[in-house]
Amino acid sequence: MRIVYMGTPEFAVNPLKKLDDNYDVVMVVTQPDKEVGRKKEIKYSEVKKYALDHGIEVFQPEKIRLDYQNVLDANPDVIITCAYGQIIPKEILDYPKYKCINIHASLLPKLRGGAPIHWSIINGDSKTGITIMYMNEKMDEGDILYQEEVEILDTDNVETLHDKLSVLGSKMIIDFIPRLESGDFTAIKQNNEEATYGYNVTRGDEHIDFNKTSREIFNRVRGLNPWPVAYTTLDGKVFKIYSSRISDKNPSGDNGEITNIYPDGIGVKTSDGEIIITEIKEEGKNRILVKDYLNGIHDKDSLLHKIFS
RNA sequence: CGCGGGGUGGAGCAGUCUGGAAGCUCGUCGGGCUCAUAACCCGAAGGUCGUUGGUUCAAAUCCAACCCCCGCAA
Repeated sequence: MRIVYMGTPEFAVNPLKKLDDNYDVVMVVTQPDKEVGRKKEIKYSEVKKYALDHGIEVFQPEKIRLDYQNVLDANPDVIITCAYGQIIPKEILDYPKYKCINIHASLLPKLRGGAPIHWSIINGDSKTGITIMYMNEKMDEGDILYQEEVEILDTDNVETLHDKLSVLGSKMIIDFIPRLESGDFTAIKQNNEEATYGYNVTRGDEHIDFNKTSREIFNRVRGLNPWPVAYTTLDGKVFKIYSSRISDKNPSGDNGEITNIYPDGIGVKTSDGEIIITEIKEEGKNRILVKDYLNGIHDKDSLLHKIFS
């Protein structure tokens, strides 16, 4: 089984590793190297790093829509994609014997798009999962081949859920390939009327709106941790919020107002109560527990009644 | 040369402008009080003040270069 694997971030590494261990991965297609950070350092994608370490040919087209001949020349029996980041052209989709299979981190047709893990938590869903599917020319709309669910716990954040799903996805694709070869599966069309979307998170999505409920804010904070992280501002400075918990109090005050100082957190008024912020990163500073942040403030009461916005 | 903030005992900070004995809130260790505690009281240990060089009688503080961390923008 000759496989061409297309993927980019950390999430796609586990499945690649499993496939590489069990089958013949002849080429990895990943997003072009990017300049990243303040120093504009060139950064390889996580999938590219794995491929280089394991001697797999790497192909990084700027636009695969226009530049795909290399993929055809690799003569794959199947193409497997996982968080690649580009729409695959029809010329490729139809080429391999077993077509193009995608590993998607949601229970399609729910949460089509590039950030299903983030949005499953932000939306407060109680479960999500992995969908193995055929690809077509649209975004995550191909026929469903195989799904498994994962429960989302209050203790989950993007990191923990990401890791669970990445492991599940790699297990599922390995389980599925023999069925693909033998034809032991059913392709089920997606019900477009039930579709929801989880597009890539934007800067606006990262901003905390304290007019929402404590539960909604709690979900947003953990749904953006550890990346890209929810934020708010205080005294003109950006504060990233890594962790929070829901308070059992419902103090009076404006939404966003600091209403209580706890030993380990700062209580902030929300539309239906109070949220306690427990881990932050102030602009220019490192990530710290609010407990430590409070240790550095000489007059803690001066924080009271300030407004996060 | 994209813009900006920061590096001070184990943690988080003040002190830097106006050079002149290492400070605050915690943590740790020991002791006390208490039925008890994340409470309270007493005591102790722990710091090349990012690095290198310069100015000075004297540098955390002024000057220069460099290293590292972070926010924004991409």
